[in-house]
Amino acid sequence: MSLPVIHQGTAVDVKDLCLGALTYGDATGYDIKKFFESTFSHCFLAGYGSIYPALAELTGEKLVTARTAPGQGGPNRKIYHLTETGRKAFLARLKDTVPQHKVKSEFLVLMYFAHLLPPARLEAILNKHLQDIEDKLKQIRAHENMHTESGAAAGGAQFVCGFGKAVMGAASEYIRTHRRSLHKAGAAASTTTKPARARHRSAQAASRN
Amino acid sequence: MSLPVIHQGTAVDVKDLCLGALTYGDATGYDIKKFFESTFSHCFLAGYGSIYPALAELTGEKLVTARTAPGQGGPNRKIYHLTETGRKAFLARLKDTVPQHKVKSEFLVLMYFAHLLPPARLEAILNKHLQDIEDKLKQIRAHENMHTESGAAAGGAQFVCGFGKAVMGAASEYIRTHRRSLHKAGAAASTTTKPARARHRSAQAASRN
DNA sequence: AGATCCATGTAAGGCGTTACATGATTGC
DNA sequence: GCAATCATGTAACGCCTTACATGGATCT
Repeated sequence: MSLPVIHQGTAVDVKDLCLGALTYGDATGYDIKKFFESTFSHCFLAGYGSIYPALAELTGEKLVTARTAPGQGGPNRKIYHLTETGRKAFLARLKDTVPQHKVKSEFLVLMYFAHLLPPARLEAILNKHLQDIEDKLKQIRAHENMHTESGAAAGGAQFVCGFGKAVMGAASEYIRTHRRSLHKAGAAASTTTKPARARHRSAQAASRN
Repeated sequence: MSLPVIHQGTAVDVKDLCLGALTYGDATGYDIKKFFESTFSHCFLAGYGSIYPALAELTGEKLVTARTAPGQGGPNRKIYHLTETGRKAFLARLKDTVPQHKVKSEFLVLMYFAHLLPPARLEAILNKHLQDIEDKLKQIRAHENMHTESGAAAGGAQFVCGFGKAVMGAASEYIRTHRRSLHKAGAAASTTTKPARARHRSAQAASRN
């Protein structure tokens, strides 16, 4: 409270990511979304409802400029361009940002309660999750190839792809080798005389009062 | 549009998780937060600002009941108990929920732009992320021990812990073995005559108009 | 003829995060 | 004495998600 709070470390938001995308060249909002989908599918996603307002704000702040070009079919396209100010702002953000890595997994939470699920349902969930992982891996590989065949093997892009493959590969492997334990545990729980107990120590202690 | 939309698959929210926690015994809001922190630290987190309102709502819906007990120091404690209706509601949620697994990684996004970062800053970010992973792994191990020594080795709990260890171990390993490529790429980019180009194909095609 | 891709935006709603407000006890 | 732990809640804000609205061109 008495110490001055240093203002570093707001999170990376969609506006920042749009600036980042534009460091690779001019693009429309539509392009940027496709770029996010292809490159960050496994670690970051944004919808049009985030991207278009973000670009509008950036235009207002003079960090990007927009020029209109006739679109082939449909409405005119707005092609955004990063200004010098915008480039500097982006570099500044990269410097003062504290990067988070958040996982929010309803899948794992469900698995914690696997013993309460019908076995068929449990199987279905596990299979679906494995399939989801497979799909994302396929997508990463596709993106990677498109990348390396175009010549420029950017270090960052490769690192991000490789990270995704390593982590999702490990996840897939773990599920395949440990899925049986979820079933066994369910069976064990129903035959054991002592069902789930002794969590929430303090609450149970209080219950005795 | 003409096909009837089946209403399965709302996401797992804090209310559901509170019900789940209470299947293991009565608890206060405070206890539940501690439970989340110890068990789901690497895959799900909720603050008091989510938990207390959730419990209030559940009470209103008769899915839980609350009784008040004198707290040692501080305000009275409210001990929540899962009703039969609540238990059934939870099981129903488990059945119709489509579990997601979302990763939102500002870390990976930053790494994509590693070539724009000062090398010292890049190093600092990588080291910090490795340390964060190490901390979480330590926490999982601590929680796991507390678990196995208390006898009951619940299958779900072990699966969740093991999953976390496998995935975070893979992440750590990957970072340690590939961090150098981020630096090299930066050097390569500055010596190459052709800097980053040829992303956003459609926008660049349009630029030629 | 119908679906899908291109292409841009708005508006409301939802859900969580953060900050604030309060206060006794225990350990250092 | 000061910090941390126990303990409960409210209120505002923020940011993203979803649904809505529009419409030509191209592919099947």
